[in-house]
Amino acid sequence: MADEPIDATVADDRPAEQPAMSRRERARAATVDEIKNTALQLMREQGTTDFRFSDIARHMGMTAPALYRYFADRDELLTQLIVDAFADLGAAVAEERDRLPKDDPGGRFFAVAQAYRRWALGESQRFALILGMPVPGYAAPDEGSVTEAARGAMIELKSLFFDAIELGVLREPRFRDAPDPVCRFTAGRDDPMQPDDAPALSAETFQAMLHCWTALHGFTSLEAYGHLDWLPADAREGIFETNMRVVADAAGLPPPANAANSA
Amino acid sequence: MADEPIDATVADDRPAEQPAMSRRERARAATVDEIKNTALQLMREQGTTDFRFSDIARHMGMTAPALYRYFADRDELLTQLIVDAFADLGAAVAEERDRLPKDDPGGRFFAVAQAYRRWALGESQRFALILGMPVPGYAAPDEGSVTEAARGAMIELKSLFFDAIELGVLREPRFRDAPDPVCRFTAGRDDPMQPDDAPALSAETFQAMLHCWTALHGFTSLEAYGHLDWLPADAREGIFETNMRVVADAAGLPPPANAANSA
DNA sequence: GTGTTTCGTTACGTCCCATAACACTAATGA
DNA sequence: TCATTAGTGTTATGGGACGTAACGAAACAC
Repeated sequence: MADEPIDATVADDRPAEQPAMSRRERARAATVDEIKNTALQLMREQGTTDFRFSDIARHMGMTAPALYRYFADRDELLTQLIVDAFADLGAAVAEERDRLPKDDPGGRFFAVAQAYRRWALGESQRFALILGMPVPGYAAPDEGSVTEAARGAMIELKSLFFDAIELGVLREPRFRDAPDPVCRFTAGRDDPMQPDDAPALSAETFQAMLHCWTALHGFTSLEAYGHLDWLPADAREGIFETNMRVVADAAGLPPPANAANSA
Repeated sequence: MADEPIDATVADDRPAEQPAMSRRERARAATVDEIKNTALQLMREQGTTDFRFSDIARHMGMTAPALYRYFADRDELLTQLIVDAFADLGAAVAEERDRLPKDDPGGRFFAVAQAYRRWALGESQRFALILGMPVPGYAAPDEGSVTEAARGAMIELKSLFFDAIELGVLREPRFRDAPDPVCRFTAGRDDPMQPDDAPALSAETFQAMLHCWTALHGFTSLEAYGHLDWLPADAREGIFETNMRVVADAAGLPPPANAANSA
């Protein structure tokens, strides 16, 4: 039922990064995209992070073994989906964030939080894929690319704090006597929170930032997985926003510039 | 299917609640427990929420079809494991909470938070089972029992707030102008946060409580799923505690009575 | 003792993953 | 132009897993 572009979720705007692409290469890339999109569609339809190779093939009007021309096995496709999902989440967050000026870190955090939540709710399977428990039979084979993708997504939140610091608008966070996590910003470590251009960040601010993310993630993941279904949907929206406002306040972020912030 | 009590939730310490239990019934109950424990063991060993019926049988020196004498299918076993996990988490939290006096809600919340985290880290698969994304092919068949179990676990955190209110030690939370979630405490609704003896709870306090849980859950789940592995383990501990202190403060809970609270 | 219930087995059907062997298409090169 | 070759698909096959059916053995009831 979907032998058309379908969604093109990931393959949205990639104009012509590889102008030298033979006919075959283009066809192959298109098939790869179709496989990924079909997998995503099936995941959405069935509401799980699982998918059957044979289902994908059936959906595409192919036989299952043909898919092995494109992916060595199920795990390789899964890895690709994970990398794409990180990139997608990061892009979604960054886009919303950048709609507000740099000197409004409060508003920007709010935008980031809402984008994070919106993405998670709209793509709960992909959200679970990247930030939930590792999928059943899967053990990240290409450790590097996944880590790199995760790092890219997390940087979007981080840069917001760096901007705020440079602008001097970051209040002292409420994190009194916060213990200094040893690795806070020891350069060179390839952890996802590690920027290459890390300015000084106090232990308190580092924790405040982490607090923002974990609190944001906690509400979002519970909601995305249906564990807050007992709250009416419209109430959830308001509760989330209030939560984020409290978190931002604790982190020392100034309130959003323009009060009208409910997209 | 469920033609017997089966239950035997965790079957740890159940002295003799059913003295009238024939030899066969006892043997059956023991087998059921062994199946469940084997499933848990396999989940732990493989680090996933998935398990193969045939693996369990193999592990027990049986053949797979024999298991169908005890569980109608994989889902029924899964449901049991979920119900058990809720009960277990609730019990673990309640036990730690009750080690501190009722008039120390700050300390109690801290204890609850630590118990929640400890349980999640030690039983990450079961944690994912109950509070992560629904398992692949699973759709809660026995909606009632699962909801009931979830409700029981959540009440442990809630009761702490009610105690604090009754004692009058709950400061005004930092949740200014919090929108009132319609269902906040409209009695009768069978939502998990719904107590039968619900006293009045301001919208702000309700949100504060929810904030405590979601923030706690956010950090915990990220850590349990390995998404905070880039932080040194000992640092995580401290960061968590600081986080929880900030959250408790925002919620209006008083600080813990005795400062020595790092078990 | 016989008859019944319970528990386990083997045999089977179906579905999925993954590989192997084979067939068709299209780009390539003399 | 036409044979070569890589690329892409197919059917055939093996190995597992879920779940059912039919059957045997042991425990229980009388």
